[in-house]
Amino acid sequence: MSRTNVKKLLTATDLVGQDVLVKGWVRTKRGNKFVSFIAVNDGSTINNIQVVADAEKFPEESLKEVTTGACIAVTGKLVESQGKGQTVEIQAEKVEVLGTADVETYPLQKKGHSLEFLREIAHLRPRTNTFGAVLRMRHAMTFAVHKFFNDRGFFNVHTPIITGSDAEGAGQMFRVTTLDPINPPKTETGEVDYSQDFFGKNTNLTVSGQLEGEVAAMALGQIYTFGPTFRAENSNTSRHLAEFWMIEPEVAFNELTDNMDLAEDFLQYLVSYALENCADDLQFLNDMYDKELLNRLNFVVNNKFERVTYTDAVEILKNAKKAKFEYPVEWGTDLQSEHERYLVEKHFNKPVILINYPKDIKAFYMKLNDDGKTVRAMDVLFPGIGEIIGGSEREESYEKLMTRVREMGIHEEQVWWYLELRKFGTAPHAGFGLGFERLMLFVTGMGNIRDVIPFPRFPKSAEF
RNA sequence: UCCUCCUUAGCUCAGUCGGUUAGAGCACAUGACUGUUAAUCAUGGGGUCCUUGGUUCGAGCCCAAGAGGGGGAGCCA
Repeated sequence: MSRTNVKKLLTATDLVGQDVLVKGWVRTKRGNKFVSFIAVNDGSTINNIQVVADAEKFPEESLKEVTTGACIAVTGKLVESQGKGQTVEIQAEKVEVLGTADVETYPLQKKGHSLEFLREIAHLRPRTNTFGAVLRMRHAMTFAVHKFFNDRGFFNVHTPIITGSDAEGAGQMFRVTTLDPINPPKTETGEVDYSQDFFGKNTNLTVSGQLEGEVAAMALGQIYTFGPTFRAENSNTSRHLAEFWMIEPEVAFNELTDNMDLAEDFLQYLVSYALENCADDLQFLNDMYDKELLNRLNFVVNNKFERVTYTDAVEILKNAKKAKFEYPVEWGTDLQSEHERYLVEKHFNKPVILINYPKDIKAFYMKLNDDGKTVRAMDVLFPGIGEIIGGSEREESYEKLMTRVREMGIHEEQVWWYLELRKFGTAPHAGFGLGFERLMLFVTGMGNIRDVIPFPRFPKSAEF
């Protein structure tokens, strides 16, 4: 007999009355001298199938190894449940223990685990309801990202993970080298001689696929990347990882407004997809962690984002007499977390897209506005998350871009190929980066980014 | 990296003013119960009070340093 997964058993009414085989892990066993109830989960859904084992066929001794965490295979008839709480259950004929789990040492119990504790057993936490829900939703969001772009004629581009440019200035990088760390080759001036390294130059893990993404957009028109990103920042927060996944669309001929439209459509699509396809998992997360989760997701889907210029936002914050800010608000400085939170959670009470930031606090490649002071940047701010998207219209003028490169001390020789895009058939274009785990935070209602990725990487932590 | 809080049973936590034998719930074991729903009830076993050093007649509790963790901030996605 072939295996039927729990999700199908719970929904396929045509299987009632038939013999079925289910394989999965025991969540709980309870009962009395006459009957045992075993809740089995195989990961196909957050819900368990109840296996009923009558003592006539299964004396207590025979079920001794059927403990929380054990892996079992059960054959029996799928029947309508006599008890309340489930519609169907399996009347067991045969229970085989595929893998035992010693009750004294198996760390997961029926209840009461903190997320902090589960982080220490990342190899077992996918077996919990919470992480099962999160990981199923992570898959659903991955799929939805590809579907959104594919349906709109975007092409997925694989940008390199090892890069030779550190020009983007997006943060500290992880060095990639095969040189002997104890005794590396040296130049005549005593510095490490990277010309003898594997790539013949100093290389690092990528901090962004954007520059290469622009190369592809200048040929394929509209592209997106979806890959791992690495930042060696010593960030210890619930919103940062050293290894995370980023989605970066880049579109030829798009201007700032098109960019905002795309970002807003994209986010609303992803949230709708979650609401439509992850109902059981979302309901669990809503009940267990965040009673406002479903309301918040529905709100984001059904309301336009507020679009405000940086200059107007500064005015709003300066006029916010009631709010006491730890840091002063001044035109020309970057907004602090408290300022962003005020705008999103107090003033507008909805997602906000901030645009036209001062050029001095943004990256060199952003398009200069006619005022000469601001650039066509855009940050999408979400409640509880802060910045979920950062993007801009790109500077397409070779002269203006070179001016910015020199002003900001960018290493020209490392990005010559990027600069040449403006020499040969330049075009207006725009794009943005979405932090995938930040999206996951929003859509699951989880509070810590380390709990929305299976194996988090952060300072002093690369176990598992 | 900075600020702040925390670290006591397998897990979650209480522990009064520094005082003699460190507690609870859950988990686990044993028993009871004819359909349970994070089953329930009874009984029982279970401790490097994070580590090191100090103060004290006496430290889970006070002091110092270190380690680990949470929350906030910076950096950003």
